Amino acid sequence: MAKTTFPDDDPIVDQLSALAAAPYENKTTRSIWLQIYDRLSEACRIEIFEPGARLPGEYKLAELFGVNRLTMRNALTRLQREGFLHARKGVGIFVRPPAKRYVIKDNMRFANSLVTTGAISTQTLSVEKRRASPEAQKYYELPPGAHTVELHRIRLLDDAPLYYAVKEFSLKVLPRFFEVYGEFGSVIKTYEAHGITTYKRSETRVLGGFASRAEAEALHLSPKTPVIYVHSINADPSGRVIELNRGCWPLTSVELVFPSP
Amino acid sequence: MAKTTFPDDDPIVDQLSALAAAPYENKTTRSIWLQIYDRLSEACRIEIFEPGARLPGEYKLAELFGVNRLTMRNALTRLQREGFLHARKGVGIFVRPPAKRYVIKDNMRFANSLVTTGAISTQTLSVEKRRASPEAQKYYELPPGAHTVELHRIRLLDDAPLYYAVKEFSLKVLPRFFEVYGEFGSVIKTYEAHGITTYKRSETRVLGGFASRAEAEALHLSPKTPVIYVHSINADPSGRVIELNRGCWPLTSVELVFPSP
DNA sequence: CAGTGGTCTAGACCACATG
DNA sequence: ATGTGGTCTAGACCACTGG
Repeated sequence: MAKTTFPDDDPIVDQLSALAAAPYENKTTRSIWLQIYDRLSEACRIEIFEPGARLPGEYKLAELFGVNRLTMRNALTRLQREGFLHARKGVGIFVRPPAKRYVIKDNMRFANSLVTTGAISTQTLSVEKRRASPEAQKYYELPPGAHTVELHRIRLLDDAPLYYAVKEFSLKVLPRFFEVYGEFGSVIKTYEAHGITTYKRSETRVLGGFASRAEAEALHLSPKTPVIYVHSINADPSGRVIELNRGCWPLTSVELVFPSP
Repeated sequence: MAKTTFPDDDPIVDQLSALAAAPYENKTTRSIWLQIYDRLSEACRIEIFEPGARLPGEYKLAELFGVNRLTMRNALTRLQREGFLHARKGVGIFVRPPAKRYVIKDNMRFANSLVTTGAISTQTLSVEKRRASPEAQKYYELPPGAHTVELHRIRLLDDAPLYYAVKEFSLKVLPRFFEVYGEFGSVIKTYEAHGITTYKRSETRVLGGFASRAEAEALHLSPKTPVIYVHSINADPSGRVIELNRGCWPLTSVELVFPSP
């Protein structure tokens, strides 16, 4: 049996059959696809499905729920948009971990500011020398055409991607970046190697948007899913900018807390 | 001619015809509905359509763009989700003001913190005595079953709704609320009438979600459109909580700036 | 009442990922 | 080669809104 073929005896089929068993309410009060959405989103929320589990294909699902494939797709589309499911073309539909809302205090250290009990890990996607972004030119006071180091990382909570960030560093500030980060994989350690032991958040900007292809891929979301962006700037005690950060969260997975002193 | 009937000679039909005139690219590189989305979103962005203008119905639009109604709907759905259009059942499809990104500094006074040149106005939707929310019970230290004043307002920029807020006040803090707010319609003036001349922001929380029916209606958005919520707490100089605020922005209409001192 | 957007069906073809 | 999700069509019925 091919790996991508869905097994007929997968236990998830029984669970879905159970969800589909109840008759639909009068569809004038709530449309069929919304009723299907209700049942599946609730099932995801209370973790009836194992996070990461694969669902049967759209044809099979439509058959199980006794509707046309397009009606089924309507429900599936919203379930994706709200982060419950993630469909991959040519592969299948997968259950995303339920979108708990994680509270982030605006500290600088991710691990310290995330209020949770799970296991946090980091994955570096790429570290590259690149032409500086307009923002970097401005804050690092670079001439046009200058270069910076761009670092792409994701943060995982219990192995599920939760946060995608692009950081931009100046080689004038951190000349030994590649050497140190390459060895330790830690930004903090890289700061320390350059004599920066303390630093501060100088500005945070929060805005909403729709995930780019890269962001969606990294976070296991469907492209164009709504997300929250957090742009932040760190500076050393003298006020010199040392880090530009552009983070991306699934819309409903984070609650940012900004206490006032 | 009935008001809801779309006039055939509306100049917008010509504009749409012009947009539809160019042949579609190979649909394998970008699907037809996305190409239609591209053209219409760009037209909205550069304000080819007057904000508030009504578009022809879906059947007419599909005909103009030479596609099936469902293909057209696909484009229209995304245009709504991203805040370009707003469809009202039984009424029509309307152009929303282009979603400029307004920069909000975390000051307390809306008008001061909004960085723009437009005319800001306020509309009070309701002022009611209500059973206190759990949050209000906590922050105002109220006994279960106590009441608060709930104030629903929208903020308009050049007559377009931009921000919907629910404020909750304690009558123990502001006993003359109805009297003073009723006369002046100003929260600041109500504070002053109670001897509160200065106050501070004690906490701000930012999170994402999907607009409720009420929020969508107030902001002229389609229900379940992604939005950004800002929960904030104001306190007087002694630290006593005087205002709970829950604001709602269209996802892409705001950029919140939190400077660090 | 007529026109609108919202839902639903049946059927078809396509590009993609995997084995 | 196969099954997957993504797109597209033609046609139908419905509920809501406004005049």
